[in-house]
Amino acid sequence: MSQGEGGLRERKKLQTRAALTDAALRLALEKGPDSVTAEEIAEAADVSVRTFFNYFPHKEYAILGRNPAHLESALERIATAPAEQSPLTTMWLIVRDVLHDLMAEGELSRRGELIMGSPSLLYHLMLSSMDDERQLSAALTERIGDPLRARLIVSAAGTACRVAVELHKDGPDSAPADLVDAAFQLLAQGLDPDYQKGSS
Amino acid sequence: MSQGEGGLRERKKLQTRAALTDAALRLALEKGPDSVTAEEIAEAADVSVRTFFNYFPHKEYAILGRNPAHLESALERIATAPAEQSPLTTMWLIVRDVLHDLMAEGELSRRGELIMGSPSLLYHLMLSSMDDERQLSAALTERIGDPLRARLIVSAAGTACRVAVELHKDGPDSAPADLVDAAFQLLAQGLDPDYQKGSS
DNA sequence: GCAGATTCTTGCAGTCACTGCAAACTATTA
DNA sequence: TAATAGTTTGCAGTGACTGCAAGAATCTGC
Repeated sequence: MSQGEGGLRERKKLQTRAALTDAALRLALEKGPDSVTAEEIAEAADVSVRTFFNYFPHKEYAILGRNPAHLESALERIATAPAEQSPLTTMWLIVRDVLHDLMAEGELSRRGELIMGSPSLLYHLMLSSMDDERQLSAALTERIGDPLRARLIVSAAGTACRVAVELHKDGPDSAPADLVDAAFQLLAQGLDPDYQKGSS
Repeated sequence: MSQGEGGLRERKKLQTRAALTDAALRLALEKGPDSVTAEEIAEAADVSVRTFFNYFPHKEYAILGRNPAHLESALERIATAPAEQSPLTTMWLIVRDVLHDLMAEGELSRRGELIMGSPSLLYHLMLSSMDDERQLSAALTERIGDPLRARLIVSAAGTACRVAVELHKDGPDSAPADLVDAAFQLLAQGLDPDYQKGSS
């Protein structure tokens, strides 16, 4: 019979993955994300470079250390949201919780700054976000029917987060969470009440 | 006295750049964007590989062959838009014209499909778009004052385009231009009239 | 039209990311 | 414990990209 989750093999894999993401984040913070080499990360985690690339398709994925649980729980929540809850509200609740988790781990500041400061990290984050978006959009379309609106809501939610973090970085007057709130408000109520009134 | 724009040197540089982007696009279409090598592109344009990398920071930039004029004209238009024109309308007019130009060049289909089909191209495009976004947001903030709203409008406009193209790719029932129109409508009027009414 | 300053191109050597393959190793299962 | 299936590793190779210094072109003032 298969041991599935509990087996030694499974545990070792998790350990190795954790060791790699930890080492990757630590080294990236120490030396700057673009000057860490895959070799250093592998060495710090005490595995071969080849093994490192068995775990991650790109060096950047290790530094991003994305938590696959986030996407899964988001999909779950979209599917099981109460009928009376409007779709953007669902997205907002999801975003709020993810944000909350990240803050709790103290990661938003450290990792967030790291990511925003490095084009290659940003690029890979967006790469994986766009993949997520596709899945989230599909789930939301399932609920509300309108594919365009579903896709826009999901993408706009992502945009709201990004804009909030960028804005917070530019002038840290307000907390990211407040900025995200405000952004969602704007998206919900409309970005422009006078749209096309002024077009020739 | 400097010859500036008209000199032979300047003309040759433009020629070389054009030869490189042309070769890059042609080869990418022929063999798929991920299997073209920098060496092939350089050879087709009859320059050394080293020279290729003097012109473009990444292989992908040559394939994208972005037109810097588009950004400049957009910035210009934001700055000089009539006072009675609402900001999202301005963005919509800009997007519509860029789209129109691309269609006219017959590039939207060829290059657009190429880009959408290749993760690495897509992300290089987004990376450069994010740079544009920053500049466009700054210009729009200048006009309307509210940085959050300006940033959201610019980012959302970009999102609208991307979503429209993706959706068009999924099921080409409707023209990209119509999808963009619909997306802007939704963004203008609000993605979700019932926002937060259903939150516990 | 020419010498000298400026700018481009090029080859070369080197670093690093990433891949496929096959051998060695280790957990799992019967 | 023996067979099996999954994991790790070294190795060799491809390709992106960079810095450097030499050579070739263009441009400038005269």
